[in-house]
Amino acid sequence: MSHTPGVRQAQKRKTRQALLDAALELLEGQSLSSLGLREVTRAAGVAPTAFYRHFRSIADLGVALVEEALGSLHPTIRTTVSTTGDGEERIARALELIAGHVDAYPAHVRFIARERHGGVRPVREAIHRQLGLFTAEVGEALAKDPVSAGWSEEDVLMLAQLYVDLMLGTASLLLEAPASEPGARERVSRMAARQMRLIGIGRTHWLDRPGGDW
Amino acid sequence: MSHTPGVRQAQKRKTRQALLDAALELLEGQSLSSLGLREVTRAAGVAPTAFYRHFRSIADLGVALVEEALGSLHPTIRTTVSTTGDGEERIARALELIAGHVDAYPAHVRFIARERHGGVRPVREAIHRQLGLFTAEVGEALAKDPVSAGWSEEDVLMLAQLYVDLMLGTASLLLEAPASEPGARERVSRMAARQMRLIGIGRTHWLDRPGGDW
DNA sequence: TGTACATCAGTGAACGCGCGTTCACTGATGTAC
DNA sequence: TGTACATCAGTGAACGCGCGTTCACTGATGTAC
Repeated sequence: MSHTPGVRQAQKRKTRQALLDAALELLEGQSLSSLGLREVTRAAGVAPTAFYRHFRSIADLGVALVEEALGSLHPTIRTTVSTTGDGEERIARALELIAGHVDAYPAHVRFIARERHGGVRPVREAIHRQLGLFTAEVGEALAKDPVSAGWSEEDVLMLAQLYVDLMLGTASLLLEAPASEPGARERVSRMAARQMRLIGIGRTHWLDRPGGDW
Repeated sequence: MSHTPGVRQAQKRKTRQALLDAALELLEGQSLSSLGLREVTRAAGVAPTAFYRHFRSIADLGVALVEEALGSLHPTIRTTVSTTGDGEERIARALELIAGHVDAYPAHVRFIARERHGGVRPVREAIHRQLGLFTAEVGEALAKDPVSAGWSEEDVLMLAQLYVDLMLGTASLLLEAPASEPGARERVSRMAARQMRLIGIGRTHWLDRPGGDW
């Protein structure tokens, strides 16, 4: 084994991941700005000083968590939003995507919802950057629909932002839906589906406006 | 003076308010879950132990801040949303209300946006309770419009929720709009106005749907 | 009005504790020859 | 393949510090008569 290069590097990655995982778990019950370095290293099973081999600070670790939580989501979003189908099908697919993601990565979702407006600036900024990318990607996909003919770029982006906010809000509500009451999740999904429907209706009639040049 | 009853009570209220004010200011740069009791009393100019005469814990103080930030807003919301006028007028009035509130109480707005998904459960729950009341109030007002004839109560509430979320999101974006770039606020307002317009359009066509009984 | 007692908001000392950061170290992994 | 040296991820002791909470207290305010 000792002749295989990269053993040291692999071990380092493993420790780094252990720190990220431990932090994410601890963050289910608190905010990043109250998370302690010693708390994280204790949960990860390493000495406090090992932390500094991987991150400058807790805020730095938070930014890494943002990349982990959102960075890999771009392809998923792109394919989900750009595949064709009528409005109802697309709504159903988007909601399945969200529900599936919440089930698969509940801690990541909670982290993003919490720190989006949280007390640690660099983390907040990293989240906004990623959400901005999502908005642009959703906008690109929306622009390709025939319904979007004649839309200004600004209007497409405002619609995309509406969808992105709705998706994140829905994910957060699904997360809070108590497991004790199984109907809660369905209620949230049905509500979100209606909101998407209403937005879709507004979209198809956006250019019907009377006389307007505002 | 010593014969006037209530001096002690008035002084107590004053100290309590000093604690709330100090906490709110400290919360501009951090989350409630990292706010320290000694930090608050130091900023308020009282001994750490005085804190316990007013609140059981920082979480308890946080719940009081929620009441302060949102409790007094109900009449404002009711009158703003229920006065008549065409769609554009109402959108403009709602946006003025939001911008004015953000200017007058920036720290309150930031606190609510931050702790809505924050790490302190009782505070999160208090915020959700208040936002639920707002949704119900907005829904009541919307139900009175002629456009709402034939709408189910559930549909009215989903629309109200859309508006409430949009208002809070807009308030939060206005807060973050850098004072250095004066166009930023206008851009946020114009975007929010468009989103409200699109939702309004969806609203007027909500019952047009083809064949549907979903 | 005056007096004697009760209440209670705010104080200050003390406690044990966990924090972030520093430092010199160890020993497995990597590299040069 | 074997040897000698370099690298560097993780360690463990030590530091000074601010934290939340307890306790007995003080003295102004309130109340009863």
